[in-house]
Amino acid sequence: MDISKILDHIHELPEQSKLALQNNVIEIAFSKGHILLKANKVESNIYFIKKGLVRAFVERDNEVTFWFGKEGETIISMKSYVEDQPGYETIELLEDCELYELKTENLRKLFNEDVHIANWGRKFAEKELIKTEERLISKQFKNASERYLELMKDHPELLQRVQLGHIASYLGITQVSLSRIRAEIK
Amino acid sequence: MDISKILDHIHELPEQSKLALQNNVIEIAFSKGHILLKANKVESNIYFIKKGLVRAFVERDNEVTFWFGKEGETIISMKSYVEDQPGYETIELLEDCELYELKTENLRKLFNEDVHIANWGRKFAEKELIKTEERLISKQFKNASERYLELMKDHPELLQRVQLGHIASYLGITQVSLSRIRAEIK
DNA sequence: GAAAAAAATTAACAAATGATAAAAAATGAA
DNA sequence: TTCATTTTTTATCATTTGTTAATTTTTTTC
Repeated sequence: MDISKILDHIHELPEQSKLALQNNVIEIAFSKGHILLKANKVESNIYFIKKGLVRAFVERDNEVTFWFGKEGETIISMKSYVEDQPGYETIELLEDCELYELKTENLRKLFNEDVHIANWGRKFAEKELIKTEERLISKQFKNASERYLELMKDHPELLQRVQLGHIASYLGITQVSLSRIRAEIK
Repeated sequence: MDISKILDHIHELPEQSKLALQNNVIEIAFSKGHILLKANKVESNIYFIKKGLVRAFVERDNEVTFWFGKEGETIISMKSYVEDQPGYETIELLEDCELYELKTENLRKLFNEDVHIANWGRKFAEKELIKTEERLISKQFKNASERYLELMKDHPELLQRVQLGHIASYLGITQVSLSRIRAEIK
């Protein structure tokens, strides 16, 4: 998905504002397994995924995957982006990826100069917020197998592209539990 | 907490922009038990809490409380605010409340006219997003008693002001489980 | 302050999920 | 293709959380 389409998909932008954003973006590619972004560091870029698949995870005793990003989505360390503080997430590429890179510093400048871009940034955060809130509520309402069925319904392609251990952790259960659930459904 | 302080607390605003917002706000009061906002309706206002305490819950077989709002916080049906669609949450007043009311429509106009207000709205969404993301991760990492201890540490006053059934549901467990956890801790 | 109502706790048992280990299946490298 | 490695499944047992019902405590109302 090319940058123009990605930007518009987040929220419609006047041509001039879109160009201002595009002028600050460079293309960049990494291969599967690359760690794009390390936990506990302030990250100074954000990325848009042109092609490929990544995951965000937090590490303690075990790794907990809490987000998958695919074509058209935005890779961002929220803590860095919002509060200029080290983030908790590590981003790992699950496939070879082509990305667009944008310096947070430049984006901030544009936020202050251009009301359309400021509102575009607002819309981005708002939409992410709704997605996160819905996941939180789903977690509170549904048991593991309901959450699995929901994921299968909403993002069936993830199951083809991501190994089950990461899916299990995303659902908040162990891989063994997920295997059990899959066996029961068949 | 008065409106000027609430607005600044979300994100600093130039005096003129702050006044523009304040001019669109009216004061309003309701008593404990009042339902401020009904699920499955498009809500056309947002509210800032001057004084009091509210909860947001979703209803299926049971009620699931997923948010508490107190002095200085913002009451908002995200689905209405962001997508103009009926929200999933009902807002109930847990104490007598004094609120500031702001029409979403007027706020949208200000977003388009004033870059400072647009960025203020962006910051609001971004900060809410971080809070929600942290809760989601906490839910994925921690068991019920760890989440209870975390809540006691971060928001001890809630335990004084909110009945335990609502706390339990916020933590994603039954009231009976919460009682058991409290008994174990002592 | 007594009675009624609501909220919180406790107990006993059921169900869901976790932990560990072993086996089977799938994937990748030589 | 074959061997080694990684991923997934299965089985067993432990732990956590849920369900229901009874009891105690707290709050509200008259």
